[in-house]
Amino acid sequence: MEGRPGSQDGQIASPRRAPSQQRSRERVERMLAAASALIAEQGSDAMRMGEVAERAGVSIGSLYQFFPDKRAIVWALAERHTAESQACISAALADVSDAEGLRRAFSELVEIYYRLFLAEPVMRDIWSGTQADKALRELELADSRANAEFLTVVLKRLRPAADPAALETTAFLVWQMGETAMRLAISVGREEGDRLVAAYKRMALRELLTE
Amino acid sequence: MEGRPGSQDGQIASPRRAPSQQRSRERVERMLAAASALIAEQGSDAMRMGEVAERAGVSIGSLYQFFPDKRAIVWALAERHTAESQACISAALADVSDAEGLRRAFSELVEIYYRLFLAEPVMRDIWSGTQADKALRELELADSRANAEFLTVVLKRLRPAADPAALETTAFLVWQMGETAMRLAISVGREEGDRLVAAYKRMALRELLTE
DNA sequence: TAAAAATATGAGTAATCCTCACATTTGCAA
DNA sequence: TTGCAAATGTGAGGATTACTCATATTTTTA
Repeated sequence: MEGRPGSQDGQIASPRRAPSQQRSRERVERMLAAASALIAEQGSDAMRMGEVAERAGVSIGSLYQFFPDKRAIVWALAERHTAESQACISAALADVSDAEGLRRAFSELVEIYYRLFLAEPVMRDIWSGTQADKALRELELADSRANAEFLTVVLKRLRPAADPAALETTAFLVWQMGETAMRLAISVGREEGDRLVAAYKRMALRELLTE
Repeated sequence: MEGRPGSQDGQIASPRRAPSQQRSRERVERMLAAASALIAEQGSDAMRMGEVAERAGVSIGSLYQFFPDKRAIVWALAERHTAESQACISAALADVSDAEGLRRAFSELVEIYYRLFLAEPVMRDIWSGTQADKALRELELADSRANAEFLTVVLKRLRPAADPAALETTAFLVWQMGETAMRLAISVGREEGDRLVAAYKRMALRELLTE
C-alpha cells in the first residue's frame, strides 16, 4: 500500500545473524521488548523501525543486523507464543481416548484460545491483519452481515420457534466460515480446495438443517 | 509495512469528486479498467498508482482527482461485484420455504461462490489479503496445520474405520474455522464475540463427535 | 598482543503515495 | 457569440519510511 525501497519478495528471512555474544543477546532482547510494547500500543503496521531502535536504545543499523526486515521482528515475537500454544494443544489432546474426553478437551481448548486471542497483543495484532486493511475488512464484514441476513430470514421462516438472536449468530457464523473455507480453498491446491469446500458444505448444511 | 507520506487514518473515502462530464466518466472507466488489469496481473499490493495512471493514459493527478487513495480504486472495483453477488444471494434464498429447498439453494450458492472466488481476480485479490502479508499467512497456515494435526490424531483414534483423508480435512477445517470465529469475536463487541465462540464450539463439537 | 570476527553506528538511498499550484476544457447565461 | 465559472487535467516535487553500507568499535581467538 505504500512506498518502499528495499527488497520484498514474499519471503520471511530468519535473523540475518544469530547473536552469539552476551552483549548482543541482551540488545536483541531489548529490541524485541520494544517492538512488543509498540505493537501492543499501536499495532505492527504503525510501528516504525526507527521507533523500535530508539526505544530499545540501539541504532537502526543494529536492528537490521539481527532482523532482515520488519516482518521478521513480528514473526520472532509470534514464534514464542506459537511454540507455547502448540505444547498446550498437544497436551490437551494427547490423552483423549473417547468421545466424552474429546468434548471436554476441545471445549477447554477453545476457551484457552479465546482468552489468548483477547489478551495477547502480538498475536492479536497478527490475527487482526494489517492496520492498512482494517477499513477494507470492516466493509467486507458489513457485506458479509448483509449476505448472512438473507440466510437469517430463511432460518427464521423455517424455525419460527427458535431464538432469533441464536439464528442470527448461526447464520453469520455459517456465512463467515464459508468465506474462510473459500479463502483456504484458493490458497491451497485445487484438489484439497475442493475437498475443503465440500466438507464445509456438509458441515454448514448439517448446522442449518438441524433444528 | 512501508513508507508513506500522505494521510492514512483507516477510513475509506468515497470518490473525491463524481465525474459529471462525459469526458471524465470515460477517463474514470479507463482508470478502473487499468487498475483491474494490473490487479489481475500482480495483485493490488504490487499495483503502483503511477502505473495505473500510465496505463489508463492519464496523469497521476487525474487519478487522485477521482480516487482519494489507492484503496478507493480497489474498493470501487469490488463494489460492482458485491452488488451483483448480493442480488444473486438474495434471489437464490428468496423462495426457500422448506428444508429441502434450503439444502438445494445453499448448495448451489456455495458452488457459485466458489467459482467466483476461483475466477474473479479483483475479489480474489481482496480475499487473499495484501501481498505483504502473504508470507506471514503461509507460516500461520503451516502452524494451523500442525495444530490441526493433533486433532487429526485423536479423530483417527476414535474412528479407526473412517477415511483418513476425510478426517484430516475435517480437523483442518474445524481448526481453521475456530481461528475465524476468534478473529471475528475480537473484531465485534465482546458480547457478540462470546456468542460467536459459543456457537462455534457447539458446531465444532457436533462435527467432531458425529461419526 | 595482534589479527580476525562480531557488533555498532547513522547518514544516506530508494521507492512510492499523494499534494498542489497552475493550465486547459467544458457548460451555460447574457 | 462571448465571457466566465466550474469541472477537469497536469506532473514536478513534498513527505515519509524501510532498508543499506562504509566505517568505527568491541570482543574473541590464535
